[in-house]
Amino acid sequence: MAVDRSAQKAGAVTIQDVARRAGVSTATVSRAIALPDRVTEATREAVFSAIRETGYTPNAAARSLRAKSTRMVLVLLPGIGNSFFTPVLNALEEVFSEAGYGVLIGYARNSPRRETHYARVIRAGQVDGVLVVTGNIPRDEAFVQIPGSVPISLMFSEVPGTDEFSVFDVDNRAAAAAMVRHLIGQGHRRIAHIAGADASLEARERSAGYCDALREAGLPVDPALLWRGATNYDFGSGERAAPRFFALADKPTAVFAAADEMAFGFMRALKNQGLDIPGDVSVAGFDDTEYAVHYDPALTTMRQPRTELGTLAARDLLRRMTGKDGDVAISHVRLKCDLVVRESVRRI
Amino acid sequence: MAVDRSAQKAGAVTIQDVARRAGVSTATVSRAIALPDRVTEATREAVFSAIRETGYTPNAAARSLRAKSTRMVLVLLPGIGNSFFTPVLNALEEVFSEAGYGVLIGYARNSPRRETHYARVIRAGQVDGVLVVTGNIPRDEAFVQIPGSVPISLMFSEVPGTDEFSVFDVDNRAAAAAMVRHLIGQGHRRIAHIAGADASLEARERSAGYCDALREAGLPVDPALLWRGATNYDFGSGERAAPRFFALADKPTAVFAAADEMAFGFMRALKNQGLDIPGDVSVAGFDDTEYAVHYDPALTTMRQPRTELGTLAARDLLRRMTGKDGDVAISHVRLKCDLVVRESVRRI
DNA sequence: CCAAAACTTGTAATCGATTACATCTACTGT
DNA sequence: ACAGTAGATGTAATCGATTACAAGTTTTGG
Repeated sequence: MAVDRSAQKAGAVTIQDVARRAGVSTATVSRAIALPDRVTEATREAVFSAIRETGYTPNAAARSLRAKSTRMVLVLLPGIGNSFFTPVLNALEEVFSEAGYGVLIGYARNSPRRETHYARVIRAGQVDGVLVVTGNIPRDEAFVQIPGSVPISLMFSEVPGTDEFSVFDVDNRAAAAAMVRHLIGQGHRRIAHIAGADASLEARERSAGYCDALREAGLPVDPALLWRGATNYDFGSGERAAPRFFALADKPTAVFAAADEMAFGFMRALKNQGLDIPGDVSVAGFDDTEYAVHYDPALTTMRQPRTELGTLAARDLLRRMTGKDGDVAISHVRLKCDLVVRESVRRI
Repeated sequence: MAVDRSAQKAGAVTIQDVARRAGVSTATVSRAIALPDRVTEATREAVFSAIRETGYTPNAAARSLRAKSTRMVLVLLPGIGNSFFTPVLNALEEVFSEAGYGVLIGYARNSPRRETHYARVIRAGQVDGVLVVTGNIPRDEAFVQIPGSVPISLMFSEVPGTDEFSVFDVDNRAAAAAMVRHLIGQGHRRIAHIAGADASLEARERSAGYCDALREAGLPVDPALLWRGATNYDFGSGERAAPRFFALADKPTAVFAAADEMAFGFMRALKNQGLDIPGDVSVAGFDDTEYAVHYDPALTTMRQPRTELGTLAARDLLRRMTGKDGDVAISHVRLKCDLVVRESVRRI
């Protein structure tokens, strides 16, 4: 087997081949590549034409081993198949690949086995930095043993009581409150809330914001209107809220879902029963995913600056990974959400 | 700088540390891990407790260098922010991480610069296998120089005239024809087609299938009803087809879009003009993305078995990467699409 | 009871690059 | 013209693991 494998990649050109062909030592080849002005014009050309002729590409493993840097980052996602993360991944990949870094993705899926798996990836030195996107930072103790040198950043959710991570998120509580204030401003007095999964901090923050706005307006916080039980920010969780709506004698005039997809699921269930939105009920979401504007009715929602957060988070991680000593301070960037008014909420 | 970097990761435990602590040589530690029954019970325990106490994890770069295998695969995506790929990525990650392989993602974005970048990643031996998801295999010549040993597979689109790649796709032409046959079966005679981007083979196949079904039914293929000009399978391309619809004196009764998202964009534009779907026009899509069932009206579409294809493609690549000599044959798996009838098409 | 076989462990080469240090050459200024 | 210095290049150590081979130990069988 060992023989097979080495035979397999036998075709690979090494720095030795280039050195031989250019008539110089491997050290010179390495220098010609990394520090071009430290070699003569003549050798440089000899080296580069040897590189061209052989099609040489430096071996990543060898380079990593010596340089103690893999130029890779791990992006840990919750792994729910929802489209919220697509622009985030796009932004991350854009910045990282531009900087010559590879993006390794991992889906935590809330499974301890997988968390341990990715903890091992980090401990094996396979990545120079980690971005935990949403959700709980893995509680696996393995994560604690991560060499302090690998910078970790959190996106869309923070971990209270630590200052080891850079955090990139929005003020979920304030944003949720702003949305509910908007609904109140449109004349709604009885407003229900489809809460996100209890386990996630940002979902609890949004619920808190919902309560804040109600209290602030002197409206009662009716437990019958606070619908918990979501498992994820998905269609299903929205659909499951519909029975609670229909069971109510005194129905809300507006419903604020903690995520667009939950709003879609909820609306779908209502429309299946012949209700009109926003005619019969107003519905608002959170996130402003790509579908919000294309849905019928177009969804009133809170826009999270996903691309921008992705870009900033990537740049920050890059800085912390490559930064000279002093420049590794962690940051906490909290961007503002924008209310996007569309058709799913009507004035009453 | 060099000093800083090595100081940074100074915390890392090496096999030397474990060996010293267990009172054995590094060779024994390595064997205790890889071939546990080749060492004494006693040494095995000594080694494992040393590993536990030190929190040792073998360094990935060192292992890769020696073993000539990185246990990583590159998944190249077109990079359009649409949700089609989410379940695919999920399936891939599931299989690969289960097998101990990491998933590196790359967005080609149809840019030569990026293709060259990822070609270099492959040539640098950074991955053991490559999965090109949709779209054009990068035409960068760099891709040609890839050591023959790195297996490459294609998903959702093939490259005619090569037999170097395993291919996992659907019969787009047959599936499109089946959809159009369905529309004809529902009484439609004037059927338009929103074609996908000309550059992509599967889009052309779907267009061909559309023509097949019309001809087969003895219906004319009216160029005025074949709407080209899409850039991607996105909302925008669907929206841009709407003016063509409105410009027509003799309007189609049904429209077949080559992708769900284009169907959504098109429907949105029509509804904005006060048209009802399927009352005024029937619309059908292709893909059966998550939103198809939640849209209003729920979209009649062709289901592509994305998760299944992902799983199969991952397993095949795994086989080709680890396979003993003989077992590296390429495969071509072509799954069948299913017609999913919902509400966006009505019988006339 | 001793030679041969089987087993365990250690020594050292190896993977492919980077880089500290040594060496050699060429140029500068007095 | 020659000491001194700057610049170019080569030699060899190094990163951390794996593994062929050697050496040492135990078991087996006649």
